[in-house]
Amino acid sequence: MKTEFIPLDFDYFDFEGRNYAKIIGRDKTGKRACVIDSCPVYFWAVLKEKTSEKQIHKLQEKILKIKLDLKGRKSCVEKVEVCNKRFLGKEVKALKIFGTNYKDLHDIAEQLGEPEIEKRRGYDLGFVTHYIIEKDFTPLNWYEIEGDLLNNSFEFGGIDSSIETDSCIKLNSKKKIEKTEFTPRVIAFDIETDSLQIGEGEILMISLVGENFQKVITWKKSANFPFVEYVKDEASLLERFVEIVKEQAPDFLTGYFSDNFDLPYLKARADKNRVKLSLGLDGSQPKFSRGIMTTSKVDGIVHIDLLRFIQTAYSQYMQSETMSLNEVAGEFLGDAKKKFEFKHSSKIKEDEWEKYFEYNLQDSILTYNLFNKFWPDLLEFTKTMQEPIFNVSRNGMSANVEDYIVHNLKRFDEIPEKHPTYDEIAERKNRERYEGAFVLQPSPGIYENLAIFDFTSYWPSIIVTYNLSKSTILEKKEKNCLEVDINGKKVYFSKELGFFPQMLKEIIEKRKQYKKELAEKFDIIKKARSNAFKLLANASYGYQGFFGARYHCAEASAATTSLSRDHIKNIISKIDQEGYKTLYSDTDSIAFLLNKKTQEQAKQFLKKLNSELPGIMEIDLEDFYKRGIWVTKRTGEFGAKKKYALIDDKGKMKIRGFETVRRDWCKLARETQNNILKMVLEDGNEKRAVELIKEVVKKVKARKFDVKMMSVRTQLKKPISEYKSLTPHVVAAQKMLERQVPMDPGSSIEYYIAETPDKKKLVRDKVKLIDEQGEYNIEYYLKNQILPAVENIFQVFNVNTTELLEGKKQMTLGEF
DNA sequence: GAAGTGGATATACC
DNA sequence: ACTGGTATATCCACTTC
Repeated sequence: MKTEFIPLDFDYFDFEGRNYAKIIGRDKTGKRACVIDSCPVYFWAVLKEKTSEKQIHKLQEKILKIKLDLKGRKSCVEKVEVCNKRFLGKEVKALKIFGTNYKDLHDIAEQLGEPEIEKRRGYDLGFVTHYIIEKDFTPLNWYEIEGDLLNNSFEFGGIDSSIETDSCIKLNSKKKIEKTEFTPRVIAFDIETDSLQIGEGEILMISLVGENFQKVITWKKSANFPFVEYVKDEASLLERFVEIVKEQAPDFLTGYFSDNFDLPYLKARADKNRVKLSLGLDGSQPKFSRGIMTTSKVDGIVHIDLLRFIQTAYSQYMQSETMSLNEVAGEFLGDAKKKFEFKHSSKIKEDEWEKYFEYNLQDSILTYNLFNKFWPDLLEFTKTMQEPIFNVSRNGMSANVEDYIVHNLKRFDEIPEKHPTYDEIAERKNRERYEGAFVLQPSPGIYENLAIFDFTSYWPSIIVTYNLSKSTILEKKEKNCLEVDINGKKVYFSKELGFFPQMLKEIIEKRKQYKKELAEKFDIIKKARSNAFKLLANASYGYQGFFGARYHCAEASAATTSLSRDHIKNIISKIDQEGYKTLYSDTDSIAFLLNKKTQEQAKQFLKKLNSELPGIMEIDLEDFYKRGIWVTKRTGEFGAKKKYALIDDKGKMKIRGFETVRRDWCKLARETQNNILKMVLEDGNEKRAVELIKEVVKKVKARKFDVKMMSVRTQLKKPISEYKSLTPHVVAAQKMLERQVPMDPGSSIEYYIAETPDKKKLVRDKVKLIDEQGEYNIEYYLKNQILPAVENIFQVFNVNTTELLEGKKQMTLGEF
């Protein structure tokens, strides 16, 4: 039979000792289909340079005899081919060793201790990745496929009857086609429970939302609401949930924090109630991976935890201070979560149930809308990395970079490098830290007429221009190579473009092209693709420095930063020589005074600078600014780095590093500082700001502010038990635990510093949770929040804040 | 017991 | 363990006098 098919979920199974890919997707009629396929499995033995033909032949014979009987499976080497390949850029002779089962390749590789064999590679990709590469059958692209329809057949142990798809096809051939239309069927879900600890409480209700479908199932309260369905008990609730998912037959099941909360909770309650949560198309229950981060997998239906994806792809560009569904939806959908102040449990008043149902439904609606909002990104990320969307949606950026590399090696005829072993990781982590970027110490003050230049894609442009990577580093100096001094030690890189810099170059070029096309005509898919390439480029430098990377190369990272320091210092001196005055610089950007020169002159000067840069390196005009302020560090007289505020002609501010942008300061301190920066930057003097701070202090003393303005939010970075020092936020976390609220790494805690009857000295002794009765500690908020936030700003104008507020002396002598 | 200092901790910048 | 290094600032924990 022939049809069109889009692969969504990739899995595999073993049958008679061999591996078969099991791919779930949709056909052209929108029906769910399962495609079964196989591919040769093999790994590589890279041979030493001087191995003779005779030795190779002998080796082949010997390897062909390898047989294994492990884990109840008979496996053997089925074929050995001699190939000319590349490994880390070098031409090599390698044996392509075919086995029976992918999972046995590692064991076969371990038996190859022959001296002629330099390295064994390509057995650690996992069957699914290997299959995608081998067959070039990539996720979320349309294919024209031809195969045998399995209908009540005995092939593969009767898999077609055990899997709930409309068809099951044994693949014979496939061809990629130019078709993009695909609207995924999505069900978003959310649960409400009595306790926040997994499985500890009862599940009170579950909401499900799809296209033209909204429902809340509950067993707690029979009610007459149009979207609420009542069932008799918790077990029925779980069974009904499974039933609805089956009826709706979604491609994607999506939740928010559902990897770590909703699905594990559902499974735990199903176990307790002795019912099966058979969500999988093969009838299986969700499977959970162990590790720091739980991942929850449902067979055949792709479970997407949107929080995980948003965190890696978007959090660095977000304004939201927490990753709560409420805030994230607010930012991306402009849609705030319904606000309910009641406790999330069954212990609520009779008339509050309706609100609770609405609330539960609303969470699924938001999740559903967020999924659609991020669908273009999920799609393009997946197509770019060429790994299953289940993985891509959970990957960090280093894994994304690695997936991109691994799926693009074929073009370079490269044998994949292996994943580092446990010992190698330990060794890499132990290495000395290499020197990073250059940051110029600013002189505190307020300045007028500024410009900022910055290098575009600084790290990647250096890696590409200078060809820095694991595959281009040289063991010793060669003719016409690059020499970089790293802390007195010389490192050399070849000038023959390596595959990693080459890939990176393509990524940057593609990104540039999409950006240009986007400027001409907006296209949501192109925008997502451009973003995927941007993130890939940005993460490439960190990837090479990352200890867990297959293509880790600390020397390349150290060379990248070393060259970055040379370049930025060089540009700074050119700027100053030209008659401008550099004020500040951090990594890839330079802020300087125009002095008497015009903006047009600066633009012309930029062109000149660019003409002198090597390779793909480029400087851009970030913007012009009317005014800017740099302050001193709180300890010492020097200008603080990474802390400044700017304002442009339109009154738009750019604030970096100040408490205003720090989540771990109270709202009042942040807002006050923000207002003061605004006044000072708008006016060029401190007069209005002085009046404001006096007013704020007066109001703090008179307790005019709500305690909400005083709350401090801090994140827990590790399990509470691992903290060596008992800081205020740890004390707050302990208080949360007493309330049975789980406190895991990543949880954030909101607390304030309260007045205490006895004269306790430590801040932590005054910690109260945000909803705890009490009054804010006036002295603490003045001395430790408000004043520290504004002191350095006033100091620029020679105003001593302490004296100002104690009313002793308003101005220091310097003022006159 | 106050004062000074280094370590632990969180968060931001690029 | 799940990208890198640079930097500021707070509060605790400890030492010193």
